[in-house]
Amino acid sequence: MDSKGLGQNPRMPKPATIIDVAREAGVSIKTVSRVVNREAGVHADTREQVEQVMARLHYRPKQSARSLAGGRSFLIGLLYYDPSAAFVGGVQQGATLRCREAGYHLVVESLHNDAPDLPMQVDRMVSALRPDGMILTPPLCDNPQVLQALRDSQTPCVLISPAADNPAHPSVRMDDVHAAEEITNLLISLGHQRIAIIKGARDQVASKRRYQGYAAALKAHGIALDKDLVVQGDFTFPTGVEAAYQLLSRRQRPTAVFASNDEMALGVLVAAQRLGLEVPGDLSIAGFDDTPAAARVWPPLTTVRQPMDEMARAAVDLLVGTRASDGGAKTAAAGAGTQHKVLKHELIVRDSTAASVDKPTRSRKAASS
Amino acid sequence: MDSKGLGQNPRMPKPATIIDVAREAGVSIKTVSRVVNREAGVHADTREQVEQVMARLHYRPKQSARSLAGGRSFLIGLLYYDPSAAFVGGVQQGATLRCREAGYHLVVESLHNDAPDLPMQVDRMVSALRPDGMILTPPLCDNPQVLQALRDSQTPCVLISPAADNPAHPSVRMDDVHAAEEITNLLISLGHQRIAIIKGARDQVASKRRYQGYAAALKAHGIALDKDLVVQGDFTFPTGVEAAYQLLSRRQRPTAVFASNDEMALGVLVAAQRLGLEVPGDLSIAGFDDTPAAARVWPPLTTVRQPMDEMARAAVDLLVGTRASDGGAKTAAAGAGTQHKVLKHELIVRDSTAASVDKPTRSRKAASS
DNA sequence: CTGAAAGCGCTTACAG
DNA sequence: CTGAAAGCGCTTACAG
Repeated sequence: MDSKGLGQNPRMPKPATIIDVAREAGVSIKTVSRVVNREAGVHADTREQVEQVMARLHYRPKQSARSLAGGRSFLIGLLYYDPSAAFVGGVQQGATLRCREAGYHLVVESLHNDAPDLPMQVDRMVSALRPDGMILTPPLCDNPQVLQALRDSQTPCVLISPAADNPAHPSVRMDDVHAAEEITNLLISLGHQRIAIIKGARDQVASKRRYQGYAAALKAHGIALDKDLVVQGDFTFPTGVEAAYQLLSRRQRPTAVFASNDEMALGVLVAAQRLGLEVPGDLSIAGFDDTPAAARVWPPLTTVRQPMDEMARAAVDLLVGTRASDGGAKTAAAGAGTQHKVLKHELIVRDSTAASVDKPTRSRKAASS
Repeated sequence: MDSKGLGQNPRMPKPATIIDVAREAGVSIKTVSRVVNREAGVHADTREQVEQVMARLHYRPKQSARSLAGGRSFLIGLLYYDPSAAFVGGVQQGATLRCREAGYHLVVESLHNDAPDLPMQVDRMVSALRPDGMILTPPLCDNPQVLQALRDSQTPCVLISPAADNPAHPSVRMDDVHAAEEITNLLISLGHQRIAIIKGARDQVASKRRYQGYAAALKAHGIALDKDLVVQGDFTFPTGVEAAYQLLSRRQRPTAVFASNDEMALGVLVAAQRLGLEVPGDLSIAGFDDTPAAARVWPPLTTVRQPMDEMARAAVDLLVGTRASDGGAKTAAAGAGTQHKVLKHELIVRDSTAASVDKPTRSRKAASS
């Protein structure tokens, strides 16, 4: 009836379907479906039996069929802009791992934040694929056009490190302000008074937030903000070097530098060493990100570990949980209130920071304050 | 008949299906299908008419349905291991762009090259998703278990920069040996005789190939290979610094250093400057990769641009072309012979390399050779 | 605890 | 150049 022969065994065996499993196990396809989906209400023996047959036939439910019939694609989309960013890499890493655990798959799409046809690009992706959810990273997560396109298609999405909490979408982020404050506090507690900061790229909110934390810490300790100790960078190594030269050639050079990320901190380290300054003896340096290199340079860098991995995992959970009917699980985008998770960062103190000796420099005279 | 009412306009309109389009356009769904798939043999007027209706109803064919009925998923998988590698980032970038152009989507999966259940992880991905093809990057593209799992599932795949051409799979790569040879030749042609090399990570074939090219160039010019000028690195910045200190403290220090990648080259630059050496005056430095930083440091680095983007695009084309019936397109994995593409790299000469002056150093005496 | 039926939205042969 | 039918492999209500 439904097959040409029986026990047919061609050269290249077709993958087993749910019907094959049902026939072999002597049950209905519905029961097989229940086993596959781990639904309750299947007799233990039946379940066992079905599972054995599934294993023997090497049965793998076909996503496209599940998707068409069930209305979920088991696909999560990740939209990103800066392909070189270590941040996106970390997020992607966490997301693929969590997706695997949850039986989902991650579809990535690189978009230009300023492309004229951005909305169309987003629409084409979601309308065709119908992913069960989307993860957006900066700066896309703050792009109104992108968010609108996603809303139009009714695709749930979660924002990672958005510029501001968006009432319409759940988000996951760390507390940049607080982290920067902590690291500045650390420097202050080490006796530093002339603490410089190298700011990150102008268009990224993280830059602003870290600067805020820096300023807040100074203020809290009654240290005046010295404009000469604030230099603009753009998160790249070369700007770190440049900024450092600028800072270290001041009459009164800083005794500590807080670089808004590790890459720039490395630049400072390099510049300092070239100028013959000891780190941390003559200059303390702190970074942000805890990149692999931060732990490997000499001296190893004091920095802040961003929980990119955990943020990505939380994002996936928020998305997957939205649809799942797992009992009392909190619905992510429930009307009651959209979730905005703030994950814990970690201050990592290594050897690039030490107590300020503030010894006399070649400039005018010893520090007076 | 097939709908509850007519012209029904609920709050949240369901996406239009092929049936809606067919009805509105007054044609059969088969004709709509033909238009969607750009098949020939549709009257221009009919096509026009259908296209208008599709646009008006904002019709988007549903992938899962296309996939189930047609047997192609419009999904390409990218398997990678090292999430931090700029290489993977570049490949992914090129792949997503090409996929978008071709109407495909990229599903990524991060795997541990030494995970005990690697084959199962691969199998779970391909058996469920049934991607139309897979792209493998090093070191996964050289992992026999991964390749076997893929073969078992009959998923076409293309290898990017494999250790050796695999007769079973098409591949795409650049010529590392030749590129390294060229860059070494450049240094030789500038008059350098004591050219050091900092090798890359031991377990990567690229390290071996670049060293080969270096050795070949020396040999071709009758320059003896000096073991003292060969230092092991691992592609990271810190090992570049370390290797440089080692090299530059030799009695007869090299006048040029070829670092097997830019990150290490930056390390050399930093170390050299710290030791008070002028670059390129006292020391020429060459890298490999053409990372963004390479162009931005001072002096900007002479290096080699790897065509990661093009390799990824070629890989996608190979995969998509395999199934496509686009006229005389060459089938990728045709029995006749598997394609192994070698893409052109580009030697990028900047200011970190210059003619060797080979002036007397503080060591014993001036160079004698 | 288990199953028979209908249907998800397309594409594939086949006809004409 | 166009269409009617069957079917891809599952899940969703609904029954029992």
